[in-house]
Amino acid sequence: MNHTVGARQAQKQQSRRALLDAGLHLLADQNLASLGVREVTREAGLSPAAFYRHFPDLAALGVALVEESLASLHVMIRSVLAEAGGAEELIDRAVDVIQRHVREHRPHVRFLARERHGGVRQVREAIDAELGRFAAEVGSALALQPVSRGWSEQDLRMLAELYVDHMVSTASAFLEARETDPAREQRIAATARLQLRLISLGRRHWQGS
Amino acid sequence: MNHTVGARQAQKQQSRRALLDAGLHLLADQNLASLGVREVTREAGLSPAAFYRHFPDLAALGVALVEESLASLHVMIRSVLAEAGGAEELIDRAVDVIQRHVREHRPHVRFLARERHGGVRQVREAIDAELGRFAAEVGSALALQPVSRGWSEQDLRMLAELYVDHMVSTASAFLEARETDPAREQRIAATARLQLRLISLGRRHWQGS
DNA sequence: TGTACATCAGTGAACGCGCGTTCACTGATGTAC
DNA sequence: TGTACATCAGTGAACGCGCGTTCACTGATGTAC
Repeated sequence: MNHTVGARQAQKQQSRRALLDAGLHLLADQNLASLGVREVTREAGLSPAAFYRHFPDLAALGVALVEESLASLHVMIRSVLAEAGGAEELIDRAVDVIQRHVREHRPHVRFLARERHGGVRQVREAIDAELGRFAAEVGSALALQPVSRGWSEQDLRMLAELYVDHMVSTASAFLEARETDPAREQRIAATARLQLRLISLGRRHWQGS
Repeated sequence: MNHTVGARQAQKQQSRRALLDAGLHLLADQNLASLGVREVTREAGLSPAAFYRHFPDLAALGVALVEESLASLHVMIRSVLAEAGGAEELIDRAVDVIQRHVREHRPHVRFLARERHGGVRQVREAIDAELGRFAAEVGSALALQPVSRGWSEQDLRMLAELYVDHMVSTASAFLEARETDPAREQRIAATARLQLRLISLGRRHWQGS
């Protein structure tokens, strides 16, 4: 119950950070399942045994990375949902925010894309659960908009999931684009905007299910 | 240039098949990047050295699996595109076909989902290239439908990509559902149908970009 | 403030193990005559 | 059809290597008095 952060605590935090950063860096080119304890500690500048002072195994490090990655994603989504304005501006803003997020948190986004269907169950489930919570949050935000008058719970939920899935697809596309052909980014952004516009149209003409 | 398949050729094919099946089976629980040569040959009932008579390394086996997986997916997509009927019937049929495909080719679908953003570049690129070709094919099919009169190339392409991305998301959801909670399948199918209906609505009211 | 003891993050050596890859080989299948 | 030679998929042993994990330890930091 000691909340003061002494020199010891601070140093431990620093080592933990070094392990997380080393992991994130190495996961740019491989899966969590093929990552090694020695590999991570080597990159972090620690002895292999030091790893066990922080995590019981690599899956635990993975779960910690999921939490980090989704925290920043959460902030991003909130900032889009909080916006006011016409449909067009909202769409432009949303795509911009996704693009910027991928640029600024590339390692985290890549980690999520890679491990969402990866070989480590614990991590997969953590990501899926959190994306589900995002969809719920998006659903609540949608419910407040005038366009959604008369929409059932189910309809709101399916629209929210459509938006979240679209966001994930778009983020993945941005990720791949920057690695293979940076010029493709603008084309992807344009496509995403058109798609959101079409969904927005469908939404305006929706009669309920 | 000898096209006759002697006993020797037949046996070699059988071993190759055994390696591919062993790989696919093992990839249910792990990534390609963490798969081992010895692991695969053990599962296939061959000596470790035998592997090298068929593939230079595991990435090559992965690429072979991509080709297989996408071939069956291609057949599926064509069967949906070839259908005639009203929008509602097409939607029901498309979701049914996806659901059945995931049931019948679970290992292949899981492999694609897992390796699409996985740690093996060769495999990642093979999958992405093929999904791009699918989008092109879907685009051509959409162009023939009366609803698409007056649509630009770019608009058709973005709609095709939206459909392909939606198919991928839906297939992933089915995959996860069967593993954690089989009853969820029906909910996912219902959601997918609603989403396609909404997209279809947006499509009918599209004015061009 | 000073001292004596407790804590615990990080170390370095050690272990046994399974890995990828190579090699010379075997023996069934294929082929030339 | 029979025979002698060629091919080559699959074998089993061998290699050196890096792995995950454990252990008793060290020494800086923290704490009680």
